Amino acid sequence: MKIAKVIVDVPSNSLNKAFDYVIPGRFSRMVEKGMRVVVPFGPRKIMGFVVEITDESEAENVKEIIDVLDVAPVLTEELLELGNWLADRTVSLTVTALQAMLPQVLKSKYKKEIVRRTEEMLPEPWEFLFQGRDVIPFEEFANSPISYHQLQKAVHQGDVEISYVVKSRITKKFVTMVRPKRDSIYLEEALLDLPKNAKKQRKIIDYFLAHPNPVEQNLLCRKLDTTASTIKNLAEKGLIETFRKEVFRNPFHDEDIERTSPLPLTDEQKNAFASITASIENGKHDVFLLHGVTGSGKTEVYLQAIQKVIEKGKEAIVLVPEISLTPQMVRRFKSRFGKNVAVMHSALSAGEKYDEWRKIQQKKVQVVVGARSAIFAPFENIGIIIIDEEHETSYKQEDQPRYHARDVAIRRGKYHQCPVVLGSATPSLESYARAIKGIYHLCELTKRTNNQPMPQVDIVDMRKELHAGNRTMFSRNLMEKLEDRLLKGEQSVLLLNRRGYSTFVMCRECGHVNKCPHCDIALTYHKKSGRLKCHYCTFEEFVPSVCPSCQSSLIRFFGTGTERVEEALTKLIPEARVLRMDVDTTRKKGAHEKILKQFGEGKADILLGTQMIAKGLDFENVTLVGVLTADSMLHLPDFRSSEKTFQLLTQVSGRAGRHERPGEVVVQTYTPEHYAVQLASEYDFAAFFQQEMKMRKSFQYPPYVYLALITISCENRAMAIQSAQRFAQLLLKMVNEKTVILGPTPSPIPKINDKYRYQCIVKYKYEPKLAHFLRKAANQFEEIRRKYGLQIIIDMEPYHLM
DNA sequence: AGGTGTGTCAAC
DNA sequence: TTGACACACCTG
Repeated sequence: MKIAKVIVDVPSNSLNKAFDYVIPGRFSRMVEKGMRVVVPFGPRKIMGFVVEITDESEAENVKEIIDVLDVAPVLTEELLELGNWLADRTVSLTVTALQAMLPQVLKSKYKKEIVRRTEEMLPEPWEFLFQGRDVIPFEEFANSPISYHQLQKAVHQGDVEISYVVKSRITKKFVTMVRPKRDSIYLEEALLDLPKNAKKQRKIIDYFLAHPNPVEQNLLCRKLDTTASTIKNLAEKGLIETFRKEVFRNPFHDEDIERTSPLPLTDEQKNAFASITASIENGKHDVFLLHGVTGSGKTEVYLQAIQKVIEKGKEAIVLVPEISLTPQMVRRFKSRFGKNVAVMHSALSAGEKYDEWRKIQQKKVQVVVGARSAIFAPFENIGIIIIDEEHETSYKQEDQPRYHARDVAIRRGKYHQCPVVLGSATPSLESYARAIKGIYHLCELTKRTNNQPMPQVDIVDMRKELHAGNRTMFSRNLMEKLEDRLLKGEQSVLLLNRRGYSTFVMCRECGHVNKCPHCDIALTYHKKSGRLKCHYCTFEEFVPSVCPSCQSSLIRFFGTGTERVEEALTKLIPEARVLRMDVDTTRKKGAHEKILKQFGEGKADILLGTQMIAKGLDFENVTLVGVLTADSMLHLPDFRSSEKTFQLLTQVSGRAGRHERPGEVVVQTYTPEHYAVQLASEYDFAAFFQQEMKMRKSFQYPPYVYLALITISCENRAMAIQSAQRFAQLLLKMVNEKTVILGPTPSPIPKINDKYRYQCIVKYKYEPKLAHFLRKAANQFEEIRRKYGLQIIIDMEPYHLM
């Protein structure tokens, strides 16, 4: 008897193992490892992943698989194995890891229904509920006055039955196609029989005599200026026929993208390319760190390396940060590799993502360009993995499984014996340190391909501005330059580094700040709605007219949101056309592209935005970049704040003067002496690296140690503290003596959604079984978790210590 | 007796 | 995580 081992779709600690199911005869030739099946589980029906097929089972009472959801496995052997590894490493559940590797639509939805089991008359409330139907959604019952007990009774009596349905989210797109039904001789004959005035029908038949292949109905109608009804008419005469064909959605409308050929490489590029190619040719797993200044042509090196991989019949995965996955970027890949590219990013609809994923699964493409999750592309013969802007924090997933795409990439690179290329102008300290140690292979691109110098950076000390009587958020230097660009008809980009600087409301009399009653955090002011909102829960309220604490009416709005900057800017330079790009204006699908397109077409003089404008945009006419508050995140309680500031300043400076005209950068700051600001203005990564490494060493932070963050939260504060303490004690007994456990301390945000949060930080150098220890420790809290709703979140190598 | 709320346990 | 079932408690 064939037995399938199945990981069931129930995210629970106690169910984090495979369950055995009999593969009934009718499915014996269909079920394969890596497929999704429907299985009975307790009283319900749920989805599960087949992870193994064996001949026997230890379990008694093995039930049968109810249904098979896939024709081909959705997870390859490699991915199944990768899922286990991922779950282990990130201390997550196996299902969660497996789900993370698949597009959303392959997640099952569950529906509960009530089915009528008898033709006989049911008691009154039931007849009223069913209203002649045989099946009703469970919710209809729940909303009815019938009690649950009555339902149980009805079930026992066999009148009705509760049924559990596993529903698919998959939707496929179809188009109507038209093709001739008879051969051409017959069609010609029919042409004679057509009435004289049937011009349109004649046209269609003429068309098919010339092109007998099937054609899309919409296209045909447009071409011949006819309508579906004419086609229907001919179809009824039996001359042509229509049929439905499934098509992949094409969100890119890329039929007419012009093809580009490889560009000549500079010497530096050639060197990098040669090293990478050697690894491709020899089928060797190496990690390359491609450190290249902005404009040094990293992308061209990627493209040519991918070309090599394609020629060898292998596949390529390219990761880019979500935010720089702009049409510009996509176009670069599509124009080199045409239809051989799948694109995966969050702006696509679920259906579009699924179609792109299937192109990979069905081997219709050899290249995928995508955000973080594209690292799980189901290719089976990978020849190269590229991570562009490898320092970007978006490569770390912030919910379960909390993985880093770089780690997954290296793991897959080893499996496929292929190179992994990490590219950046400002590599993460972790990666650069490894490159220097010789663990990664370092390739440096120090020159821009157009030989333009990097733009000149002016640092403006905003304290001096204030002393000189300038109370606006624009320094005189910046204003002058902005006005100058306006006169010359050139464009400017203004970056507002909003992180840590949200707009909150404070009383000037007593200093009272309005906080969320459920979360220990200041409320953020939203001008549009005139309300104060919490960023962590759904709480919102109107702005008070007097201070709730001292009744003073001197309430002030603090912080500089993009809206406020825009307002101030239009007051100071009313003639400037300003485009604002931030979370608010880009929420709608495609809004991001639209704003960039407008700016590119010269429909605005100034583009004002948050981080998202720092990356990837490349406009010829931009000659000035202004950073309004360079140091706004330097003072956050985050050991990476200097690194992030340096990266941001470097990235944004690279936006100016990418073409013929030289660019200029103005950086406004209250801490001009800070090394991150200074060294970014000099484009001196090496010096920054040295300096920052010293800091990290003296404070014992990564890359000198590894971190793990454990956050324990509970509505019951005492339980939270007590559990956090016990957790730390438990862990301390397991780890080696060099490992340090800090805390528990209250989290930087001590309360979210009425739950008190405490954290422990583990600092360690070598602790190969740490993930295992953490899971073991967390498992000790099962009862408290159930009883008190205690939550334990484990984040290995966290980005945010929040 | 019959309804309602709460806790415990098992799920191939 | 979800549902079934046992049990306690309430109501008429």
